[in-house]
Amino acid sequence: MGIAERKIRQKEEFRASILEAAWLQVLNDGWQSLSIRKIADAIEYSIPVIYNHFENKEAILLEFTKEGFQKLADTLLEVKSRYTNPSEQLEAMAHAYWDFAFEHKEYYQLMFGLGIPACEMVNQIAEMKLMTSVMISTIQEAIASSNNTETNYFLKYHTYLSILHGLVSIEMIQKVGKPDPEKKMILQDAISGFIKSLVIN
Amino acid sequence: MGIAERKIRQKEEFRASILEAAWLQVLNDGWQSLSIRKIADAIEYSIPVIYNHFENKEAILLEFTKEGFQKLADTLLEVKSRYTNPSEQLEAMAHAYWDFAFEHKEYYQLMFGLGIPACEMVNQIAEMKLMTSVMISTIQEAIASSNNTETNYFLKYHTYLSILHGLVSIEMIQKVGKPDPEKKMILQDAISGFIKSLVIN
DNA sequence: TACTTTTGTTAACACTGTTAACTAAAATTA
DNA sequence: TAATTTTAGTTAACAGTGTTAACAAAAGTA
Repeated sequence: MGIAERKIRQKEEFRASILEAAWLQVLNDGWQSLSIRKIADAIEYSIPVIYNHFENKEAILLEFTKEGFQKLADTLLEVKSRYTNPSEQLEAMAHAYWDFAFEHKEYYQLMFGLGIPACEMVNQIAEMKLMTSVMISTIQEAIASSNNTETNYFLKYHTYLSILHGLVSIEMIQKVGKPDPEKKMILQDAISGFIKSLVIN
Repeated sequence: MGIAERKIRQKEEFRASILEAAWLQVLNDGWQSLSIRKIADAIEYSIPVIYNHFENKEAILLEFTKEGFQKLADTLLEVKSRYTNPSEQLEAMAHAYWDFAFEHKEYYQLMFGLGIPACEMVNQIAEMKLMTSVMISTIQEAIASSNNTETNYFLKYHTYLSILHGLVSIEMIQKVGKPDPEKKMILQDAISGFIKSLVIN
């Protein structure tokens, strides 16, 4: 009797159609405005059916998060396979990582918990310029007292801030409680590497 | 007539009390669960009065974002003033930045748009381990074929990912549309610095 | 055909942000 | 002081959100 199989298949198709409708929503309006009701509307079923296939809204988003990590890992593996030298591999993977993030922005934001109300206007915040100027001036001074005074200070500022923010936010995502004190070693490592490349070059 | 002054003062006090109640909520349950209704409840006024002082909920969060950047800038300035050498300053500022992020977690999350539903369970995602293992294995291979084979690969993996994520998310926060192609230079700069410090040491 | 299980629906609960319409108090003017 | 205007604050609603209990209809089984 293939009835059970058909049922499983139909259930799977239903589940897929929910994800498809949800993903269309995410692509159109961002994951922030995804709603169960809109999904139900899109698949032309009532709201509670969605809860037969997903425990809650978060479970649907989690599905995309998994998909995103899968896709990114596949991409990295593919890119890695095009080189034999590990250094070349790391460099190519870095570019692939960057490209993935912007080609699949919605995935990336879900994967790393990005996207907040206040995000869009962070540029306009005057108070941010204070922080920026402190960092930039210090970097300029470091460059001035270095071997290579031609270094692009703005580029280096951006690198400095990115390293810091990357370390912090990766740590915040992974640990819910207090930061691992060992992780300060990573900060030390990354920053001393940055400073070295800044002043010695 | 001091009436007008008193009114302005009272209005200012009211505004401050809203922010105070809001901040208590944020500290207790995170900025995600801040609600106008709960603020109104805390200050023992009806809901619409809040809209006399803030255009909307986002405006309240923006206030904290500004506060956060102000505090961070102050901290960095103070730390910088303790040193004269720019390299030392950059290093001390980096540590201060890290400390600020975790001592004022709620500020930091608001400032950089962090904190998403799926965040807390990103550890459990099996698919993430694929990405991790690709990166780690490549780094191990790079270390193996380097001068310093004693390098801590896990530390370097964490640094690698943090640099990448930092660059991407800073770019995503600042630009709404497509990424600045010039920013790939920053990626190139940061990554080649990382690889250099990995293989040559 | 009668019974059981699955599937899907309606309607509600408990929340959100936001705003229009109204009332009571305070300040201003005649 | 009395009448009027302005301001402050309220109630009640609108339009959403996620989630679930109670019920009806369809499908499968005996």
